[in-house]
Amino acid sequence: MIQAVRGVHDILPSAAQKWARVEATARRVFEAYGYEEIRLPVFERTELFARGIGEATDIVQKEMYTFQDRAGESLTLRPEATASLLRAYIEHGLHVHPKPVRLYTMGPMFRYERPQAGRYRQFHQLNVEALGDDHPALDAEVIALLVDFFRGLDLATPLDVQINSLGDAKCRPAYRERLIEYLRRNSARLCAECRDRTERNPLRVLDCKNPECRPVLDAAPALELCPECATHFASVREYLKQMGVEATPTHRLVRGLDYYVRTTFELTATELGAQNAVAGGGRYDGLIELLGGPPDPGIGFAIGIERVVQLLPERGDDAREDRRPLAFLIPLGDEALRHLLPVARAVRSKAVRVELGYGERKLRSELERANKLGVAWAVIVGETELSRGEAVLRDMKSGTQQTVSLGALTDKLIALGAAR
RNA sequence: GUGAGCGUAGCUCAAUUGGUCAGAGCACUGGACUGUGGCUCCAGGGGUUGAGGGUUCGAUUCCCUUCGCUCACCCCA
Repeated sequence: MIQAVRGVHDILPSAAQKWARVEATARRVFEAYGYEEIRLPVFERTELFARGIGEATDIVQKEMYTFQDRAGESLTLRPEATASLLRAYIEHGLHVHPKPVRLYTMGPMFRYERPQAGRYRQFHQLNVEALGDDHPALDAEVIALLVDFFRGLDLATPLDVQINSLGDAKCRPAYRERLIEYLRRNSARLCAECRDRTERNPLRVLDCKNPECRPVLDAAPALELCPECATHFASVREYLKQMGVEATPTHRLVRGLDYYVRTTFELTATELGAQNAVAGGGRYDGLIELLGGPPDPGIGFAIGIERVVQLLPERGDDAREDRRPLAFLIPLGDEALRHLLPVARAVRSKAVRVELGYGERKLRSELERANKLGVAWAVIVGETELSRGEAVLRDMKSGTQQTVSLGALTDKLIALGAAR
């Protein structure tokens, strides 16, 4: 048996309903905030991700699906969407539009990681990006949008919103040096992983969950924002407060992508297990320029669809109720089938959902099937009916039956469909 | 990349110390009920017990290898 590749999953019809709900909610909320959809390719030149995400990140160093095409060019299945979206923004000159330019996109991402609960090799994200403006109100608005998206899904459990400011090119490098120095001085009291990361990605050390590292990390110097960054962050928080959006400042929140500056934020759900981040994002001023575009700032986030779907309450199958066919057409024999085939087509052309048997099974089995389909009506046409030019219309709920002339059957079904 | 747990029918799971152990329920198909569903009863199809090797008179059970799944580390959505 050929099985699906490790870490990828089929979304079966039962679950697909939930996905559709998530996507519909996203479109509704994102568009209310003025965002427009952009659809992007799932692979790009490898260089785009190497530069856009950062050579030193885990994603670029060990998680990318990279391959050569037949022309020998190095391509990569996208591990995230922001780099692609910015590439398109630059390539098509979208920066000439009134700013901020607001875009959203959704689709599969690929990372070569060991699968576990909530973590897959092909996973799906919803992305929102606002480009060309660095006003703190935009940051607050983006976070509010994210919160409103989840509110729109009416999840059973509340999500935790955390925000932080990472500073910018003016204040972060100095802090980085100070932190490295501190960590080196205390390396004896840190785990091996932290010592390693001190050199590779020092800010991430603050995120270490290892309890033995806690004392050192808790005493670590905090980032001192430059006046501009401090003002910006204070404004973001103030605007959030104005909107009634609660967000917990967490100075340890360091995201895994190199490009973040100033505002970063993350939404987590405790019930998800180890992979509990449902959404995360931040500001990336300077990234567009780094990728060869204009010096436009930007901010955005990604939502993990699989993780959201996992949080979605089981909603009975009311959605399924709506998708039940109106009727099941039961021809008894091929002659009857020839009469019902065009009827089914005509009814379906009016977007009324009906299903059709093929005349080979016994009436009993076909009615059983009608029952399982949950249809309101069964339409029976056998020899008797044919000879009279009629069809039997059976109400599956009450078991009562009436006859309709074959000529009027199509209109009758359409009328019943409209009345539903 | 590291570690742990688990692989029996489409699904959920049984099978005493290794000894008719290859089963049940659900689902599916058919029959009881020549053309009338839901309930009930009966029957049937469907498994190389993940795969390969070993120990044994005998392995679903014990051992090794391998593959897969799951969870955790790591990382992140």
